[in-house]
Amino acid sequence: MAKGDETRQAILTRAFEIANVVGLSGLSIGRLAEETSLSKSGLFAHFGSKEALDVAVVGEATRQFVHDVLVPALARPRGEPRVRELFAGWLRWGQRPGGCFFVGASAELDDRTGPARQALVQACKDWIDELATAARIAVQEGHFRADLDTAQFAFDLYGLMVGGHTFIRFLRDPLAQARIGTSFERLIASSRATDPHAR
Amino acid sequence: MAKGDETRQAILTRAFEIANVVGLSGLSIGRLAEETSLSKSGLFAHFGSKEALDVAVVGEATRQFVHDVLVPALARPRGEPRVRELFAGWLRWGQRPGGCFFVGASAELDDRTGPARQALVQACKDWIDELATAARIAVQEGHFRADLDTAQFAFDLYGLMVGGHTFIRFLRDPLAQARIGTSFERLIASSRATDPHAR
DNA sequence: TGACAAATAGCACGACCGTTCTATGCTGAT
DNA sequence: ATCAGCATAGAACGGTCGTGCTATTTGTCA
Repeated sequence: MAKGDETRQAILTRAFEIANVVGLSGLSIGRLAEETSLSKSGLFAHFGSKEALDVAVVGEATRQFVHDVLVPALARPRGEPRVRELFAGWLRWGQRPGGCFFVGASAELDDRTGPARQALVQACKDWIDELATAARIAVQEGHFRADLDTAQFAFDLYGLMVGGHTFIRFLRDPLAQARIGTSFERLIASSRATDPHAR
Repeated sequence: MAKGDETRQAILTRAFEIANVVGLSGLSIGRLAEETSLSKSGLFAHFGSKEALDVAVVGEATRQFVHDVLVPALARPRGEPRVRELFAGWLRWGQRPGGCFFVGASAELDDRTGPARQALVQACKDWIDELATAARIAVQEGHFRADLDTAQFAFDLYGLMVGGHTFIRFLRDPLAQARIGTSFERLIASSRATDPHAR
């Protein structure tokens, strides 16, 4: 019982790395078997179908994201510091080879149907909810304006992430990091309680 | 137009429609031949390689985008009205089946190499430049602040487009349109000349 | 240690991929 | 009317895809 789960985890770890670069549809069972030193059929038996593998990869991505980004941020003080760490953590996450898995997979699955898409949508919604919750806490803490629309804040922040991702990974704009930082600070400033009139 | 060019254009029109939904790598020569009532080899002869077909599809997308979005916007009065029309045109463009080709293809090609990527990058950069230019004109017209960072404005606007695209197409958030509108108006408002003394 | 189940391998299948070669039909200029 | 050249078709190639079926090895537990 232990052996099976062990190899399954090893498969998923490698599968996520590959899918992060070439996408879910670019992840083939043949290549994955090769890179994990398994036979195609041996590997296949762990999942039963390519779709189930896709779902498992989304799950693995979510697991790692929670561990690498969410947990560290939740360890920070409530309010603006936590919001900042959520954003900083996502920036780190996006620097891995292939960029942010969720941004890439979102574009890949947006017109598809099935459980893989469903799992991915749920993961993204959860993340956006975390952003909104962090903003709501920042309101409670008095860091952000009381009348801040926290859902709109999460929308703006998520959009900055996705947009910035494009400028970094696709356009490879050397000024992207600076642009992202500027927009982030502007968003934070316009959300602050000590609002010096958002310009 | 010679027969060959006519067929080629018909192929590209259909190829773009398909690629808009399933992506460039999802566009296969076999399916495209079927849907254009041609043989695989007959169609193939028009391009010589799949990569060349990809490049041609990017070109077709660019051509249609210029015709459907850019040209109408450039017909509008200089300044803020033109900026608004650029944005409105892009929103219309993103409503076609499969969403915005460039957003989808950007994510698909971001880690690939070759002329298709190159052509796509150029098209996106040109579009971003158009946004920045429109903002610069709006500054000249006195609609926007004189000290506005127009490149940063283009970054923010493009990010809003990409982010909004995700909320509409992937998350299918029914509030996305409203959120996009809110963010757009906030971006415009923060770019406006607060005092009407700027030439 | 022996029995049983789980894990893995080997092989084959049909489908589709991009690509090449060869043959044929069609068209337009001479 | 002829003939070159372009447009298209047909068949085949090697490759990879996901997926089944059937052994065989490996691990677990009485």
